[in-house]
Amino acid sequence: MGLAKRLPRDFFRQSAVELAPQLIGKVLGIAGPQGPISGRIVETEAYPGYPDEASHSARGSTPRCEVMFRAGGVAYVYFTYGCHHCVNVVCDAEGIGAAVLIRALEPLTGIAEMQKRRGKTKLTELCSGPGKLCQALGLNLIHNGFDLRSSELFITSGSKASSLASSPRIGISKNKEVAWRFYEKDSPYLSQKNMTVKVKK
DNA sequence: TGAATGATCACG
DNA sequence: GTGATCATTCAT
Repeated sequence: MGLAKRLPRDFFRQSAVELAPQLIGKVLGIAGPQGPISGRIVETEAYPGYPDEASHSARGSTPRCEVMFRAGGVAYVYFTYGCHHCVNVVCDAEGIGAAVLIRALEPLTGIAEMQKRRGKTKLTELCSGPGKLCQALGLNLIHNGFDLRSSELFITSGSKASSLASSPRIGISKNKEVAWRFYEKDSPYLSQKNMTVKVKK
């Protein structure tokens, strides 16, 4: 694991489709009770906003997605399916409702805490999905709008992606064709839906 | 394959 | 106010 370096503000001010692949290999972390809980990002999805109908921000700002319209560099956390949280990296310029969904992490530090929260021991079951990684890191609505260049919640330089690939985004019903999901192809820590072929009747 | 589980948003 | 939908996960 490389030296943890804070990323420049401009890194987050790129468009979602530009930033999403560049986030692969970076480290997402949060200050935990026994030290930082962190993982290396191995899977992301770009949600650039209008006119992408799959983006929460497609029809303008609402109470839920207001944070997406802020200047890049903060977290957008939302609650969905009555069960799960998902975390995004807000990006692009202020006024543009754009973000990158973090879909999977390779666990790095705070693994015991992750195992406790997830109720699982295998490393591949800790952060292999957007809801799972939020549970492992303890992310919830409190963190919505948090600065990602702080010591509380942070994204730092990690290591280079070994093999970058792209595919359509997972779990959406609109704009399903465009390949705005990015992942490290040979990582064993990808989201489960990626491992099995999607069956839709 | 479908249940869990509740917030969100469009509509009017 | 109502109803459909939901950037998911887990057990069956």
